[in-house]
Amino acid sequence: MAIEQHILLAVDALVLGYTPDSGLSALLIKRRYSPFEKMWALPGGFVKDDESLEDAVSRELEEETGVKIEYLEQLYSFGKPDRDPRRRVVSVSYYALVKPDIYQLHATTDAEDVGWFDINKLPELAFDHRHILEMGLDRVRNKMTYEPIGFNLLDEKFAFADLLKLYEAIIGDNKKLIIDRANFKKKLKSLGIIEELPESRKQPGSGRPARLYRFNREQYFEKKNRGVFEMLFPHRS
Amino acid sequence: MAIEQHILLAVDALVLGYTPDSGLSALLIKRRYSPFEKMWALPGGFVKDDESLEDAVSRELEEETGVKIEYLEQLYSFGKPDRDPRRRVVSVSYYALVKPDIYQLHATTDAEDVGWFDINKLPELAFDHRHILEMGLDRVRNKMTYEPIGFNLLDEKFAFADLLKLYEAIIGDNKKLIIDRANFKKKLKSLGIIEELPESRKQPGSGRPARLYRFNREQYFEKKNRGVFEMLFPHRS
DNA sequence: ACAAAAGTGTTGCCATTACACCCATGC
DNA sequence: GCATGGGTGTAATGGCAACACTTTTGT
Repeated sequence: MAIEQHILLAVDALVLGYTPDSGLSALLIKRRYSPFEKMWALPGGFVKDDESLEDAVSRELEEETGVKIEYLEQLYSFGKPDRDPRRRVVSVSYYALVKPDIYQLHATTDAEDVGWFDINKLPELAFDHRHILEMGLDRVRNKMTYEPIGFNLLDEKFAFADLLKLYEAIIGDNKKLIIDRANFKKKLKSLGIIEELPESRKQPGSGRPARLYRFNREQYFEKKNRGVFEMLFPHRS
Repeated sequence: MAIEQHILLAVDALVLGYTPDSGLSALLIKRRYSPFEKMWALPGGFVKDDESLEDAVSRELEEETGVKIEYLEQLYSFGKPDRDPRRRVVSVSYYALVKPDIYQLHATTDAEDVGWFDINKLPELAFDHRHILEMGLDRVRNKMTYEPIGFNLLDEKFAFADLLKLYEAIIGDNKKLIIDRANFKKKLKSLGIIEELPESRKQPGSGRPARLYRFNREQYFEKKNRGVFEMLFPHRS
């Protein structure tokens, strides 16, 4: 196979975090080396000759940020010839949605610093990473409207209000999304993927204690495998 | 940038064709060289150092098959270390849906032969191309349920029955999909992306002549840009 | 007693479904 | 006249949006 090709293959990871207090955030690293030295960017790096793309993202992500994620979903591949000023680099991007607070950030190798950035207060990003990020956000928002994802972003036991808040934070594109509490609850309950617990949770201030629920993974995957979920929210005309 | 990487980057094209008579088919080439010599495979090849991924697929597709398609949509990137027996090759796959009969097939370079294969009578495929194909089919089928694609597969002027047949051919997974003629028409009409023409078309045998329609691309893209289309078909419980 | 937050029920609307019936043509 | 395929109408259903009302807590 006499192929003369000078293209490098990289992977980038878009890790989105959610907390009830701060909403959506993205995990970024501050680049130690040129190009885009000292600029913020998505964690990522070059694929090794004998590792899969998935292994590569996971490895680079952990190396640069200390965040260890087993499963990232492929987002898109970016290959414009000039997306890296040095030479030709094609990048396969992956994304994941996680709870930021369970990770200990730790900048190493190519990263001079690491941090979570509020999705609405992002710094300028290196390469075409801004583009990747937008695409990932779109994907997540879209996915959320037809498939109940994001249960791993809540505590094991959660109240309906928590779930509602999560949806509003991710989908809410500034313009606040109006989801009716009552209807939201009915819909989610009817899906049969959440279990009611015998406990309640006291409210911070005043107010009736909220019933706690738990996500049922078995039923979720069973449902998912035999046919797609219905739309979670109706379409507006 | 002292990177020692020995990964080759390729692109593969999944071109699906539709004719009223034969239904869905896939465009395949017969490999001239090892590995998988004389086996059928998706058209594709290595990306050149200075061309975009999109240019690469289009070029390789035309070189190997004579089929010239301006726009292919990215499907997925495949990067398992052993997907090519010779050495490490990562492939970015693209797909498109076309009318087969407008193309003149012409096998050249790496292809010893080219042809359209009925989607239900496919030969064994080289590499992981079977997997790519399945994934592409899923994507197309899924997309079709929430977005009216496939108008370019029909003649400029078409009858509703043609459209219905198209949907049944693509979505119909053996188990026949029951779409009510009347309801299908109402739904499509209500989308406002098709125009009624003053003409009719005689039936091959007997039967009332069918009204002809035309797809309105402007209205389609306008609608598409501001908000997603509604689901074309309801979900079954 | 009142505010705050959660839980529950009800009503009307509208999209979808299923089905029936009518029209135009070839034989 | 009948078979074939296209066109149109309608009643019944069911899901959903909207909104009101009730319950439980803290102050």
